[in-house]
Amino acid sequence: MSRATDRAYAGIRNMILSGELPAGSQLGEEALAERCGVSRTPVRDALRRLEGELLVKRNEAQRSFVAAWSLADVEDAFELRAMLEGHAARRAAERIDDVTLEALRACNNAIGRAVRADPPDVAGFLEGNREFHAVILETAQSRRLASLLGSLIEQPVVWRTAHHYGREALRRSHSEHDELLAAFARRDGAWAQAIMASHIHRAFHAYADAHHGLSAIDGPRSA
Amino acid sequence: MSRATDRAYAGIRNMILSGELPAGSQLGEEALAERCGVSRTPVRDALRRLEGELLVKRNEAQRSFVAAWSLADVEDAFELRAMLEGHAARRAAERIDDVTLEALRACNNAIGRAVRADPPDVAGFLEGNREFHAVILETAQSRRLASLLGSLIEQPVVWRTAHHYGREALRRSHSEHDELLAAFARRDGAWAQAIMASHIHRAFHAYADAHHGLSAIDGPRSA
DNA sequence: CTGCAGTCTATTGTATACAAACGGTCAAGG
DNA sequence: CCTTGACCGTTTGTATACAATAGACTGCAG
Repeated sequence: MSRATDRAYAGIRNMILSGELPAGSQLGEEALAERCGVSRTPVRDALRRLEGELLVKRNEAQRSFVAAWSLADVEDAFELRAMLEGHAARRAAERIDDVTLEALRACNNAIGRAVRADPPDVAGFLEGNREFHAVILETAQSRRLASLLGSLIEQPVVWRTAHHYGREALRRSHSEHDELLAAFARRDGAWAQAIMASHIHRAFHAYADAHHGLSAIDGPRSA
Repeated sequence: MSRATDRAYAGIRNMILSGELPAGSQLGEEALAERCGVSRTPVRDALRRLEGELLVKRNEAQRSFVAAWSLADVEDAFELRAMLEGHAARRAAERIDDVTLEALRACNNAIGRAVRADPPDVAGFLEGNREFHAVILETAQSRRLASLLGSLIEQPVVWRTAHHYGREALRRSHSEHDELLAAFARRDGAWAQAIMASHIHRAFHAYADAHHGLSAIDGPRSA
């Protein structure tokens, strides 16, 4: 996208994630435009995009609000992600070539280095993790699947989870990726799918554990 | 949505489906605005929506074109639909109450009447079918799932398939719905999921059979 | 003849002004 | 005091004008 639209999108997104705009608060186009330093037009584009990602919801009168995420919503998102990314992993395993496989190995090695650093390099882990999953999604060669997953993997609640991971959880994630690589090397789609689904489900429980009882740390959550 | 945006959306969509705008042709915002009798603003909204549904694709320079659908693309869409609607059916089976179940039965009875009419009432079948699947999706109680499926079930290639169905295929579809109702009555999620997946896969093959060898009937298709 | 560079045009991005619609409030009547 | 209606303010929808950009074309030089 272009500069102003990106600025509006990133700005609004950050305001929501940081809790500056709490769940349920109204998002007036004009107010947002002023805060982002752009006009209403790019703000409208950004709101539509965020609405597609379910970060923003609109009432019947077309007014926009910050969406509230219950624990059930989060579980829902993870469940769908497990299903779709599992499917992506299966397709990837059936289609991957040796060059891509090697690239994935390199990527996971980088993740390994980030995990072993002292203190663990969470930003590096997140970037490597994002890249790893992105390559798999691309290898799955399904534009539709990519489009569907796009609105799920960018979810704040998902990637923020890693900030609550201990070193042990990070290490486990890294080793699950290794197992995934083994499945890819054997071109075993069913295996890859099972590992990926398990990988995502574990991530959900890491999230649930980290947030169970904690409150007001993570902004948009209603229950 | 509001009047102008709806007009632009419906108009562009119809132009694409009718083949008036063939696959690959460029969609200039200004030209579309003039043809729909609205300004560029609602056209832009409509294009973004159609892009989300993958009916329109944009190149790197942000220009919009009518998306080309290969048979592989269609199969891809059906495969994802089978997975997601299967999931929806399972959730619905685990959550459905007697009132909703009865509503679904009534809906499928209406489908049955449309199928038995002479000649078969394809429009009635489509409407009943849409309603049937919509109720299941709603009963699944997953906003995210509904949002993901939204971009798949509205696909032209999907619903147009029924126009090529013979009476026998329509009847089979109706009886698969009956079996689904049985699974719902038993609250058997796994069974419901399996039937639904099978139901969608069969629909894909009906499509593939009807279009194998035929050409230029169905507008946007590249292969 | 080919390659590069500059310009030129077509198209989209952005801003802003105006129109329409929804919600809330205040007042009047029962 | 409650209910109902109309009015006004706030917010979004739509149109249009202007800015920026990508791609094509042309002309010049090697």
